Amino acid sequence: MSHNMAVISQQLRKAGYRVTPQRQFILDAVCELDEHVTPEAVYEYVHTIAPSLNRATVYRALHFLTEQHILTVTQLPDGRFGYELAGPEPHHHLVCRTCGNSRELPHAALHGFYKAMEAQYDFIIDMDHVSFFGQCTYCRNAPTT
Amino acid sequence: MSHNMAVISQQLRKAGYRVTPQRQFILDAVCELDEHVTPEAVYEYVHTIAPSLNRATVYRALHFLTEQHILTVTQLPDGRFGYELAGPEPHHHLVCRTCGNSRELPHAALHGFYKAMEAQYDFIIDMDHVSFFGQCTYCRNAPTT
DNA sequence: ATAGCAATTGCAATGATTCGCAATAAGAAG
DNA sequence: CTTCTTATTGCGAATCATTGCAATTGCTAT
Repeated sequence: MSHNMAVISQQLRKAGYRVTPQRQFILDAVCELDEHVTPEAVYEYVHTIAPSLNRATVYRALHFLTEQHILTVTQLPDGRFGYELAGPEPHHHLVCRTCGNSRELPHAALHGFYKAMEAQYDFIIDMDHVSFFGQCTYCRNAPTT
Repeated sequence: MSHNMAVISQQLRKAGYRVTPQRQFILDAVCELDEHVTPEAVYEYVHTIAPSLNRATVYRALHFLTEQHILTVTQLPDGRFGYELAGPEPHHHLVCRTCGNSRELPHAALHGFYKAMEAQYDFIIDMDHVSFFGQCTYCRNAPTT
């Protein structure tokens, strides 16, 4: 949940990039908010703290931080992107369309499938953060209230 | 590749929906254009034939035809949606990020993984048209010209 | 502490997508 | 063929997302 700003700052500066207050606000927002944070949610959050921070900056920063492997993205079913802090272990998600709850999936769960695609089609899938949508056990068994 | 308009028309009318010229133009466009057709591509195509056809109508028709299982959607890596005619067999895709070529994957290829998620997490994935992105064999071995 | 380079931001314009609502027209029924 | 119901379209506006460019400001080196 927490991120070490000092380490991240070093990493960015070493690569010739800058650690701006905007980027810090945006990174904080992603950590503060839940998993799969949308750009719009980040914007609203930071906007209350730094009203002058522009929407375009949010989009660019999220994109940038993802390129630097500080965040990861996943595609939500409505076409938007969901960001979250990149941990040491790549993982995927099972997301319930009904309740929206999300469950983490270790990368190993997909490894067999990825390997099979490599063996059968010589195709190397590089998606390291996929969200699979469907129905969780609770919502499937819940009465249609 | 081809669609039977008569059958589809019947299906829609029986369900209380209408078969409008707009919807026919749009369906034709999806068939005419390649796999994973974007709304914008459809709009451009139909616009040359029916210039008065509105953009919003394209979006709504694609959405509608997908709900009626006449089309299927998949998410492209840039966040847009790619539509195509729904065949009798659900399938998935392996799409090369470099050359853009797409290879069909029978649903059976994912079946094992889906079943494993059901067994381990009691979670039923319902994605019937997923695109997995990565590198195809040609692009991986191609020289960096 | 200061200066200078270039990465980054803000702004405004543009494009993509969605929505509400009044006008239109598909299709059923007489 | 005419009428009637209401699904659907077109339009304008709202929202979401992206881009070019000039102004700003991190950060490095002096």
